[in-house]
Amino acid sequence: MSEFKHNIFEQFARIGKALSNGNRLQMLEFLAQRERSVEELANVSGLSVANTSQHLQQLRQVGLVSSVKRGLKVFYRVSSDDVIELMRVMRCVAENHLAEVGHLVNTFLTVKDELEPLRREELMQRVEQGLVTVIDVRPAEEYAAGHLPGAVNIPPQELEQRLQLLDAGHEIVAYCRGAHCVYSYNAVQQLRERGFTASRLEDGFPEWKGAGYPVELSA
Amino acid sequence: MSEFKHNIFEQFARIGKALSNGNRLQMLEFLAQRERSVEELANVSGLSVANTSQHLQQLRQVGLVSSVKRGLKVFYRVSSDDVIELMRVMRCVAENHLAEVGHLVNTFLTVKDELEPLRREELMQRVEQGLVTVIDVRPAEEYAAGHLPGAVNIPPQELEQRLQLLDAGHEIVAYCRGAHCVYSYNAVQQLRERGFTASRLEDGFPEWKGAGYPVELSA
DNA sequence: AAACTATTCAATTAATTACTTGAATAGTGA
DNA sequence: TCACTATTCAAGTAATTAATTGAATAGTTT
Repeated sequence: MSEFKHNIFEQFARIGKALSNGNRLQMLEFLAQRERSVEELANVSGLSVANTSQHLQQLRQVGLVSSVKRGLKVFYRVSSDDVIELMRVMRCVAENHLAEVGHLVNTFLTVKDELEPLRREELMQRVEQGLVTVIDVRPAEEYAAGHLPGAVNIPPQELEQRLQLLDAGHEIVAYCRGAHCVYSYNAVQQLRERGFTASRLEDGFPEWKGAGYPVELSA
Repeated sequence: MSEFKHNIFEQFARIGKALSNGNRLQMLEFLAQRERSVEELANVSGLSVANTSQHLQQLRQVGLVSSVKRGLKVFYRVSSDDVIELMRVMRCVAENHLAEVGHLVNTFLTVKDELEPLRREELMQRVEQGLVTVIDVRPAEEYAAGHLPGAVNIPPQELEQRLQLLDAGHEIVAYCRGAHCVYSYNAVQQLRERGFTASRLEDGFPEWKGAGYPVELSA
């Protein structure tokens, strides 16, 4: 019994260990979007390919990610939505309990509260009523791999030049990769500076998908 | 930006680090019940007091637990319900993704499925309709610190002698500390052997409380 | 088959973590 | 005040983890 307990907590701890490294968490967050090759992951994390590979194997050993080899490349993906849920809860706990996180979020992403994020259900309603234009500010490839129904893809660098195409009467809601991705914050600021009514979606695409909301794919 | 990302993921990783040790997880699960002194925690974990104290300080540094000194003793407690939610999700991920955990749970707690755990909402309904007798199979002190409304406290070692006092017509639902606490499994088996209709509540008291369901205190 | 690419493996080093031991601190009761 | 208790602190050792390097593997292209 005590032996059992010991063992089972050791097993749970393996999940914690996998989540105990910033680089692995960044990779997971990146993978939450869609599958990625080792090279892509090495690029975002800034680690060597060999090192990245080893981190990925640690994540795979505890079942948080899985991999497929296609041609020369090996693609990793988050193994299921409950992993995304786990990261969401972890982020939530971090925000509530780690003074440093709130501080980072607040100082870096300008005043967070000012940007009033929109809740998912609320967005769904407003979209159904045709009240808002939803923009996806992620790179085109991520958009292609899945996006919110009816969302228009406007990667950050294109926002400036596509501003006049947006309906100034409509409220605009922007979203990006996740709660801590700066794209949507920047987009909202940019839009507000031009007089648009704009806000952010709470969290980002992975959380939307993870919560079971509808997802649209590009042709 | 990249600097920000790095920092924020490092911060999240601190939560993961705190959860990366089996002893700390066991302590957290134990604390999920109610506050405990360092000595009590050292006893359940089987570690030295000094070592236990150090683990607790790690948990406190990331805000997962807080402590109060009362007289000679220092009592630790889980700092809020979202920590319990975090552990629940972690356990869930572990069960879904770590073959070892499912195996341990299944082999140790006899055939898990056979015991059909009852969902919390379902239990609430049946209690309201007066259909079930709820028994709390934790030690008396844990029961005193909070239990399900109307639950009767029958510590494991007393079950045998108090069997005849239970209404054989009523369905009996047992619960204990949590999803991986063996008390309720044992109680249900014991009850079924005597011809009672018995089942377990899914999870345990901490999860019940964490989900915002009503809790009763002893006088 | 030979050259090439993406990834993994294996060996090494540096840094971090777990645990032990014994001393220090703060509060209690005689 | 003195002895006592519960906890924390500080220093040291053993074990684990992260990152680096270069070689090995599997699949592709020529």
